[in-house]
Amino acid sequence: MSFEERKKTRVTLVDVARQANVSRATASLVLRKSPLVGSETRMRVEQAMRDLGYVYNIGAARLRVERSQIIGAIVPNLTNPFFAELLSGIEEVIGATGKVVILANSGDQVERQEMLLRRMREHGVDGVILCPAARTESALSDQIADWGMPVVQVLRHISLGLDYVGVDYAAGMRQAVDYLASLGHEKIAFAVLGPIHSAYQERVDGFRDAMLSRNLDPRILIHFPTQLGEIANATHLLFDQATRPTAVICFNHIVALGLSAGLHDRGLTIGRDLSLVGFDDVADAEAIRPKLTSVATGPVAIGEMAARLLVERIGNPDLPPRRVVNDTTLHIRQSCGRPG
Amino acid sequence: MSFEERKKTRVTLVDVARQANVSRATASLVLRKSPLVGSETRMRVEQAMRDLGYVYNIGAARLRVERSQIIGAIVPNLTNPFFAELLSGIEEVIGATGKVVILANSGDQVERQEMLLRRMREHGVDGVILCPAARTESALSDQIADWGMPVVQVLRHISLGLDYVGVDYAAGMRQAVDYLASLGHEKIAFAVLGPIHSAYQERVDGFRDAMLSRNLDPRILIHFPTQLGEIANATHLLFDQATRPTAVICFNHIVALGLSAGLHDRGLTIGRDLSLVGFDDVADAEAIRPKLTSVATGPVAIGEMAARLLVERIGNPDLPPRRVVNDTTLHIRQSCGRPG
DNA sequence: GAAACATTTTAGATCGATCTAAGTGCAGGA
DNA sequence: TCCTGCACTTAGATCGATCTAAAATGTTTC
Repeated sequence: MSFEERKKTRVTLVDVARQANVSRATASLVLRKSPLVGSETRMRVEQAMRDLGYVYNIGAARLRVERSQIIGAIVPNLTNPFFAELLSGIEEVIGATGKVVILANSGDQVERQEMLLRRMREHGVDGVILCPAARTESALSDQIADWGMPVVQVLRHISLGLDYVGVDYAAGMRQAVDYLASLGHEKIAFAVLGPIHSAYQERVDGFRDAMLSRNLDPRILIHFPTQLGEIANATHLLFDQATRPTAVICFNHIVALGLSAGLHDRGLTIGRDLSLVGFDDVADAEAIRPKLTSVATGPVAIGEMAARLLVERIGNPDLPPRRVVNDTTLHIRQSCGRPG
Repeated sequence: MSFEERKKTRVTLVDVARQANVSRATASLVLRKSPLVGSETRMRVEQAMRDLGYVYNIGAARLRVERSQIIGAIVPNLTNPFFAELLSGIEEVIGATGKVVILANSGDQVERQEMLLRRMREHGVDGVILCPAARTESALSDQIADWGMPVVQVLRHISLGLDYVGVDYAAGMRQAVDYLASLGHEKIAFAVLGPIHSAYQERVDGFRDAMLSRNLDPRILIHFPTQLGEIANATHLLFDQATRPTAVICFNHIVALGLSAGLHDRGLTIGRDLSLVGFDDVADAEAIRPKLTSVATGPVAIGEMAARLLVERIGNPDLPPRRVVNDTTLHIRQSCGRPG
């Protein structure tokens, strides 16, 4: 079929109306399941739609009503399974409401994020779920308000003026610290990585507070490279410290995986020579050996909740800003023991 | 700002035109960087756009020209990091062309896939990258041709009539078998999982052919559950066979991860007691210990290539169907040894 | 000075839906 | 018979861009 024919073949409401012997307006009412049309007419129109293979043109409708049925999702890193799970939750809930998700990857770069937001506005998205790139200025929130665009922040936040769905990172850190302390650990390190953003800060602050409240030294903060492969090779950083830790809390599952591998390479036994607590608890935690004791943050549920909030906000833009902060769960597995 | 005000505030080309003292048509020409407008006029219009905070309305434009600048991507499972990497490649290339990706998850269900395709047509996507759900009938390809919708199949194929970007699974299996055979293995099992589709079939056939061409018994095909957690518990299946294998090739990284864990649980040393070869080679392969020898299929590159083919096809729908079949690479690490 | 030409600009139709306001029958009541 | 009300149905304007064909303007040539 050539381009010309295809174009000619394209079925619109007018074609349906002609075929069913009604007006455009009536066909449109049938489309929207209005109770106004008579049942005989309705059936005739529906038959005509089937016969002609009519496909609704959301784009055309959007011009009239201000609903594109598209929402945007911007995440800093698609290849991280954590964000993939988040997306999965978003897609599921949004898909169930008949809307569609435009996906974009900011690469944690503010300028790219800016470009993506503009592109999404050009596409007339009904709203955006945004995990703000590191170093995003809180002024972005004012712009978003100017635009009148419904936005839900996930996992990281830049402003109290926008909805936020996240995790009680501080409580998660407390759970990890408390657990390790209960095993007798006193020299606990926090292995961090990546750029600084609210989720980073909350974890670091949570760690410090939890350590201080037990009179433990909260200063063993060790920065690792961001690439998984390089973390294992940087494991020595753990032992270059003034006080050598007996336990390590990991910033996320990537650090945990990397350290788990690196410790193995050094012939150390996790849980005996050094205790390890992970964060995020993606599938890997169950799959590596020893199984990783880990603070679960439930990315899928966060995605679902963010999507639900966004749908609500789109329906009612004047709602006051809400914050949903999920609890974490400590999954105790095999990677921790008493200090040697 | 209330809803009403916002609506009133919305800036259109007419507003820009009025502000710049030109006509709608001229403003439109500036927008599209036409060489027809004089430079003084162009500057005046651009200034007006900036002053008013004009945002292009792609949806409105789409009504006139048949280009939505949206493409769709349908994958069977979002939480699988393999598909997340695929998507990442797609998003990068598509994003670079100024288009946008609608993401959808078929859950490997044909009816859901059907619904998603319709939804994408309603949104007027310019094309779709489809990893067909298992049991998709090849008749779908005829429908797609009827619709005149550009489609690229990735990783799995249902029809020779559509573009396809995938992996030479058979060659990958041969690499794995040859490598294990070169170490002296003769009893090699293939640990599979999930529903049957072209990629499954090609791997199974490739395994059989590779085994047969070395006069080895190709019949040790073991089915595992699909959930990562359950695979480890089902490791015993490896030893319930008539002939106990000395090496196992894994269908994908999930099986590899599960078995790696399960073997560890049974006190077996991978590479000594049993050799393991993975498939897909996502980040985990480097991260588990022993490091997993694995056949790399390069999901990001596949996504990029699929996106490139789709863009080409959209530009030129009359191209004959193309197939791009990437080579695999065997990454030899630590999970294989000589048979005990 | 007018014709011929190139360069810019524009009015009006158009894409495919929705919305408003008005129109058509038809039954029942005065 | 005429009016009112009810149940449907519809013409025409509209959303915000693009496209076509023509008009306005400026420039050169004879």
